[in-house]
Amino acid sequence: MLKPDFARLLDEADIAALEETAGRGVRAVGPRRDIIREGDPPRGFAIIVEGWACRYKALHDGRRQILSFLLPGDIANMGWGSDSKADHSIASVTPVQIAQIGRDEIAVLVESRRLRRLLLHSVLAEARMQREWLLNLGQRSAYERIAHLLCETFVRASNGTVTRGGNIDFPLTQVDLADATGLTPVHVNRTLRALRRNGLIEIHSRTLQVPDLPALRAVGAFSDTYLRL
Amino acid sequence: MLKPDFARLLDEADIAALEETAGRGVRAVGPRRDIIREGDPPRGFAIIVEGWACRYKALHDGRRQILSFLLPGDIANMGWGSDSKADHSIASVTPVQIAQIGRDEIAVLVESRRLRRLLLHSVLAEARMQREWLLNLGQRSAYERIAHLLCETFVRASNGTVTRGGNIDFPLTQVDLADATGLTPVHVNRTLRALRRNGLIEIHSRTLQVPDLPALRAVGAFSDTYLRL
DNA sequence: CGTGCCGTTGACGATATTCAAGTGCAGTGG
DNA sequence: CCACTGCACTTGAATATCGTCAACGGCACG
Repeated sequence: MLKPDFARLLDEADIAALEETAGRGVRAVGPRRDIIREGDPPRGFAIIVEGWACRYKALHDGRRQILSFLLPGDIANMGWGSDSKADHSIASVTPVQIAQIGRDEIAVLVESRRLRRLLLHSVLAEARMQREWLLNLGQRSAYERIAHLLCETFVRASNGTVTRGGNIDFPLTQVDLADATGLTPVHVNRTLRALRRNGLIEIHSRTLQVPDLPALRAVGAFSDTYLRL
Repeated sequence: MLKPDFARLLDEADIAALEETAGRGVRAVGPRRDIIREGDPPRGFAIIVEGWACRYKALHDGRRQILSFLLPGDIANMGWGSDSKADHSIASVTPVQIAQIGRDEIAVLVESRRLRRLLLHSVLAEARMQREWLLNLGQRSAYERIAHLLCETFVRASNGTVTRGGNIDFPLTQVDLADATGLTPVHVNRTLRALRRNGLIEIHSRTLQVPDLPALRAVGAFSDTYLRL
């Protein structure tokens, strides 16, 4: 269930304890549904077992900003260690299997120094990604920005999997990409077309193909160091 | 030294231990100098005692994105709990007094459950602010964006201080605002002029004056809940 | 066989950037 | 005391990037 990066921090007893606890809280969620809504009381952690989800913040007039995508194995903080309400929402993109770990269960788990470290690391990893996104939104053009996002998503989704042929399952719509990059869907469309024309990507029937990853990395000035623990 | 919000989490023994440890590491830094550079080895925490600083990430071609401003009392994570190199830089804006707490010293401090919670909370608070900034950069127009940033900065800087007259010391240049909002200095200038024309702000000789905070909040759709613990 | 969502495209307009030049002001050194 | 320098700020004009509005096609689903 956990990504190798995270599992590495634990020993067998920790993993057993975590999987036992998480296993009890697994639930299935349909596509495009809110899992946590901004303002909800804190609920500990969630682990994405299957499917894609996203975190987002919305303005009252409907504009919304996706803060990150959650892939299988990702740990999503839903208010761990915080007494205040959720400051953002979490929604499924595809149908999702999600393991929720409540605050009281966490209190037990974090007796283990290693599990405490794991949760801390997931929070820090999340913060690193958010900083990278800030750089992306603030400084890069639409073309670079989408290249960077696709790079990140490609690398994360093909984590471990050897990238044979260079394609991944890609359930994001152009509206999703727009909400993540702060662009309009129309402009995302045109930008994707430009990337396609330059032979950098190919998107067909929920599949993203990256024939020349180094070239795409160069366009987005992407470095994967911030993804590593 | 600590902001009331944070100090509230501690008891007297914790505060004594923290101030003793931090006091040993205080150093003075001139204005506009790097304190931590991206790529540096992790160095624990820093507490801003006096002056303003900022975190930023830079691209190779010189573009840079400010991730947050650090005000007196703020705790800046410089790689606590992380084994990897700093993913961003920290630089002074004004002359700064900064208390650095090394990793080994932290190892001692976090024996206390309350101090552990304090550090965790500061990391979570930082993440909340980053999310708010993502929303700001991705979804708001230049006018709204700067209004929001000025609101946030005004509220944070006048923390505790009763806002008599409604002005604060404001050492940020228009270039700083540009790097923080992802706009060009020229456009920041024009936008500030628009805000001024509408009676929302007044900036003179390093002083920011906000005659009508509610009005500015409305423009930036600013809510201060994310700043609270 | 509609209906709705997603993707696509064109024309037009708004927002933000670039380039360039110039002002005011504090600090420096002759 | 007065150039001289550097820096922050300001403004105008031209341009590029991106958004808005509108319409249409394909495709899955009921």
